[in-house]
Amino acid sequence: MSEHEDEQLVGEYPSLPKQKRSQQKRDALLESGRALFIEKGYEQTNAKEIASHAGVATGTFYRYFTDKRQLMMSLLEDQLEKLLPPEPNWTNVDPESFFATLLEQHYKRLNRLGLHRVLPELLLKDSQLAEVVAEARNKIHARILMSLKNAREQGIIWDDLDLDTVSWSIMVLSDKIPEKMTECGNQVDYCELAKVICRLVFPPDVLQQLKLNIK
Amino acid sequence: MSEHEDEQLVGEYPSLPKQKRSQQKRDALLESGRALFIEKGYEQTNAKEIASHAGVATGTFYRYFTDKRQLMMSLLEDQLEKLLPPEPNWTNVDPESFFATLLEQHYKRLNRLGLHRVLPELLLKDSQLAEVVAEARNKIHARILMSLKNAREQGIIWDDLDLDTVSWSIMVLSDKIPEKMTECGNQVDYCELAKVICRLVFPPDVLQQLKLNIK
Amino acid sequence: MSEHEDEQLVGEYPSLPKQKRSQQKRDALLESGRALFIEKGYEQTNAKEIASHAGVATGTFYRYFTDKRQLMMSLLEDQLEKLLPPEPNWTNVDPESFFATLLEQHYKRLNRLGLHRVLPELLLKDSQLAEVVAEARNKIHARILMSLKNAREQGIIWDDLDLDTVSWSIMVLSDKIPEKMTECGNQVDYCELAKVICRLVFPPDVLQQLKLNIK
Amino acid sequence: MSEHEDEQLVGEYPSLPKQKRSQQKRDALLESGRALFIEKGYEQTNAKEIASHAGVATGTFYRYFTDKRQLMMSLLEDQLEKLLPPEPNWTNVDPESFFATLLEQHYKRLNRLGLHRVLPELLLKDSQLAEVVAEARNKIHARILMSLKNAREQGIIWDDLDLDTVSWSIMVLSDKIPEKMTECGNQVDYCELAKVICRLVFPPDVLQQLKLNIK
DNA sequence: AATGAATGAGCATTCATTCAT
DNA sequence: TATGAATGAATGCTCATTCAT
Repeated sequence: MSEHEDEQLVGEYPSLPKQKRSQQKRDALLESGRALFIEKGYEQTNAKEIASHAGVATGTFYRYFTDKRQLMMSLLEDQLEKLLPPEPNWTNVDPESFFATLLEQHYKRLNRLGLHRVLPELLLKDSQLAEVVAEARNKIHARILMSLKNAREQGIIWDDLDLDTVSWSIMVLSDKIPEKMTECGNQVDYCELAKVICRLVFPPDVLQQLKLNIK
Repeated sequence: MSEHEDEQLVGEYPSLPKQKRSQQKRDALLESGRALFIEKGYEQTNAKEIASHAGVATGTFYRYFTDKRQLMMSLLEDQLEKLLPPEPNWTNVDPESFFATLLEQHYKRLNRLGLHRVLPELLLKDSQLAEVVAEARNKIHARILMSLKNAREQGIIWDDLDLDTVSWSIMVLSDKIPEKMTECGNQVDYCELAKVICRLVFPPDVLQQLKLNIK
Repeated sequence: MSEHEDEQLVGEYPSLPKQKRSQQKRDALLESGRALFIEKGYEQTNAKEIASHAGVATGTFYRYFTDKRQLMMSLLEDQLEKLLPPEPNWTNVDPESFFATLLEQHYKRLNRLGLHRVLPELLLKDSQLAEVVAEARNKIHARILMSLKNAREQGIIWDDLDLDTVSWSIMVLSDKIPEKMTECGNQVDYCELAKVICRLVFPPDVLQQLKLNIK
Repeated sequence: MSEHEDEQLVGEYPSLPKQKRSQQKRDALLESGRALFIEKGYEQTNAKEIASHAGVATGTFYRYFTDKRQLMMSLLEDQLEKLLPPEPNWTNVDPESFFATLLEQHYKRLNRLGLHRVLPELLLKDSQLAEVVAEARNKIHARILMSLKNAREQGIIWDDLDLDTVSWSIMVLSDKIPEKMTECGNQVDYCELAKVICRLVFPPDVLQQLKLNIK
């Protein structure tokens, strides 16, 4: 079992590549790593494969990364933040179409990154990574929660639901519904999902009002 | 990488154990497998460890299972069905406390089985398994959906939401919210979560009425 | 670079072999390790070769030893003590023939063990081992020195030489002369070497007297 | 494992460096090689490290040397001869102080070169090198032996010892005593060692006489 | 049936050497 | 000439699986 308590998240590169060509190779390795992790799973992928998929020799992998794990970390660091949702201004938008668009974008982004499919496997054995991911999730959750609090002050959302639970629900529905439905062979209807999420937030009459305000 | 396209789901046991002692060993192996998969992850656990944790020799493992994978399959087969929710009769229960109880039980069951933590890792590389799980999920989904359809005929639920989406939402919220909140260090309040789920289903006034009917 | 500060000299076996066959395999591995270390040098020998020379699979090597290093340590531990010279009683023996016999035995033993040829290489990089060997050498040196001190009290050895230096000289001559001469293609004449060593210890007239006393 | 049976001892330089800069680089590489071989052992040192220690690129190493081995050879060739002891004129010197000085110088030189610490490792696997070293040792031995023979003709040394054995003893004591004593944590007293060596050569009364002759 | 020693293919990693720049 | 990134064969070690006892 490998030990890595004292490493930073991404750590030093074995040697910092300075030339253009180098950066290209590093990128190719990252991209190949991502593709293979998603395709076959983290554990099922090895450094040799990543290298050969990237069109470089095995040894080259180790010039740029100390480890399969470090490559994974680099991938995550780059991209976890990109998942932060934009701050909505509820009075200016049709919440349903706002959410529908947001959901679709979000899921496309998730799919592009793809790493969410390998995360569960990793979180189980890399508690350091688990922390990083938990922190990122908490950040997203906090932003949603704040949004909801503002909305409540404006009196435009249900007043009998616990906002913390609502925001976690929104997160989970955004992340997992498309995943589960796809897994089970169904198509995701982002509009319907948006409606469901809106129902968690807005009483139907308020929602109606908001829609009217825009036009 | 082992090939197993043509195998059945669980396959023949290398020899069908008919005697008590045998059955005990098989059970011990299953239990040890489950414990270790949950504790360390599927990939990180090996047959030798499972055997020694179960107090038998390595070779004995292979008398009862062809494979770590087959043991996993057996674990899943046994237990996926147990997750089917009971058919509720909405006119007889307070939906909120019904859901709260259901959720808590469900999550406790999930935790007892524990395997949901290893599933994502497996689904990625074992499409046969993925199908089994998808089927089980679809079964649960179908039952929830039917419930909702009955309720709609009774006119007691929102009439503008897509029932398919709603039932997926209920499933996902039941499965994932507790997981995510625990991962991120929050306590789950099953009552609040039940209220949120109820809001997806029942208009507040109907819910009020249902509660009154009981008493 | 491997870390092994906290290990004992030989350490735990990966698993203690209890059966006869096992012990035979372990012995075969030790013997093959010794033969190959001597033949090709420590660094030039790898676990796979040792295993195949011993007629077992690579993995079997690792059942009995954690490491090439551990095998080496086992070899040394067994045998360093065997090099302790017997305590001589100068009044009972002809020193020259005593030394001649001793030298020949000693060198044959060294050659049988053979490990002295690989030691210098190891001492350079394994300070823990270096300590063990230094300790063993000091033990031998101490015994020789004590012998000499007794002899000096009996007034039978040169009184103007530093006994510490003399005993180191005896050790070095015993160990290294045969080695160097062989390396350079000369035959060792143990009788002549014994005479030289005796000259370091006994004045010629005393030696004469000692020889007479015996007969 | 590289093959080099058909190479000459040192071989052609990949390109004969004629310019100053080149010679400086070559020297820097030699010096770095020596330093690292001594510090970490021959096997533990690689070309990349030598190059980087010498402040040049990896590839540059291979412009000047075909091999780590060739660099080693160059180091040895340069310096083995330097170990030749001067021809003493016994009638002009105090043998004890002559030897004491000689020993100290010799050991300092050995330490400066340092390579004697890596030699044993190399001799084992490079029989060509072993020959070179054996030849150098034989040369030194021959010179000592000749010295002793002259002295014997002058009747100033023990007449009952085998001169061949004595000269090997002198060599071994000169080379190894300081090494062993240092290894075992003792200080070397060159004067005492000189006295011991003198005892191997000169009868005490002759030595006394030689000392008197000088003053 | 049960055991656990033995197997050897497979993976992560290193490093001597080459070669495009 | 000089560079250092790239190469890929070789090494140490693991582990799923077999099989003699």
